[in-house]
Amino acid sequence: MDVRAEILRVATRLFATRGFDGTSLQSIAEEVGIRKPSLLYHFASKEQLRLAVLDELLARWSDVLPRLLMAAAGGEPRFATVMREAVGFFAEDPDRARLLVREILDRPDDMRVRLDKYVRPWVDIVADYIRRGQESGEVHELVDPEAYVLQIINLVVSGVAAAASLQGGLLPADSERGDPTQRHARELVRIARYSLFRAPEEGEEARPPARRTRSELRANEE
Amino acid sequence: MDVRAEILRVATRLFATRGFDGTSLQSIAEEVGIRKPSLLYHFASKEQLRLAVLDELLARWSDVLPRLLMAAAGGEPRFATVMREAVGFFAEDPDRARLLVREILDRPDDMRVRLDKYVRPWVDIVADYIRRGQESGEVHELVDPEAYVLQIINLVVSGVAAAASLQGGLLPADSERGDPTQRHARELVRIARYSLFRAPEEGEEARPPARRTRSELRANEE
DNA sequence: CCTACCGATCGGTAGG
DNA sequence: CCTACCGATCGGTAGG
Repeated sequence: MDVRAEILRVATRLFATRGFDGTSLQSIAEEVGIRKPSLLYHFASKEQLRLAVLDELLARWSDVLPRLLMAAAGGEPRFATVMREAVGFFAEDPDRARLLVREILDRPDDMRVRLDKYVRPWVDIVADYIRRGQESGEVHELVDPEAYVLQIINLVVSGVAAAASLQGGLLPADSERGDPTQRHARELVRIARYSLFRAPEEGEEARPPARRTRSELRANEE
Repeated sequence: MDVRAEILRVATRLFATRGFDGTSLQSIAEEVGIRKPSLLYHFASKEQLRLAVLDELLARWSDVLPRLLMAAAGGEPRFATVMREAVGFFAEDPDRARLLVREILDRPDDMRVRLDKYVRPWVDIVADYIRRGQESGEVHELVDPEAYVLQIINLVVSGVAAAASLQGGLLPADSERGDPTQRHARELVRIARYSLFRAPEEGEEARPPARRTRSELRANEE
């Protein structure tokens, strides 16, 4: 039906999986079910397609990020929830994370401009909340607010990208701690929290996103 | 003189910068100062060249990692030093980090096997030290040892890769906190430490690492 | 380590 | 949205 949208969908997946240079227009057209020149009717060049894919990605990020980061103003009690949402945003469609990482590697100059425009303002806002937390004593004094936020974003995006590619390969299955993806996500949230707050509320971040059993909690507390 | 080594050097840099698919044998040969068929005399195919580049990378990693991780057994007092060395290993030649990240994205199946062989044993060793730290009360109970180590490795490698590409673009210069690279490195070490130890020794990681770190690195290379 | 050359595939265009 | 086709470049080979 909507061929243009379908092209974008397929291109996003292939760019994320094989990279921009590793993906031919031919292979995209094939999967969409059209010929290459037809694809070039919708997008004037491969470069235009790349930009369209990236724009769509960052547009969604821009929808979600503000709400997410504002919620971070809730301080410690809201923290784990916000973090889990952030991880969820990327984990739900890991191509986003893989594409972001690839673009940073492949087109650093383009990406620096984009990140400066889309991400930086929100980094500053969260950094201010952190500074306020430092004044109130809730947050560790030695936290470097901007650097902290960027490190955590990096941790989330790169973590999801790597996990998507490796499919949690390095973490052995552990019946007590849940599947590898859950373990990674949980530990990520815990690291972010313990490195920020002076007195993190114990046990909170051990809760899996959806359902959770007593035995899982107990396993974590051992 | 040693053409083969020169090819490897150039290829490593170009693969890291433009990616494997984005780098032609022609462009490598040009920079080395030979013709393409001459390059193919040293490496039978582009794929062979890729494997050789990767082998060299992981061989050095294997030299450094063990010593590094064993030092982690020193507990909290040794922690910041070990972390700074790890960051230094990648920061000193960011192509290593960029190449690793690229390979994980481009050849996840190959990399899973390699990481399982080269990295996993050391992850297990450090995880055991962490568990001992948990028993002694030095380390937070809720740390998931394996997941923690993998997240920190991810943080170091991805952080250096991103910083190398973006050239610290998102962090503004701040005369009080030092240059962006230093700020990132310092905050990274702080995050790793505060999320691990129950009572991190305040102030330690705030020390400007300029001269100290470099001389430590040099001492390591001997 | 070179010149000369190969088939395959690339992104893109002409023209309908 | 298609068929037909373009020049450029790709990885790789023959032969010296």
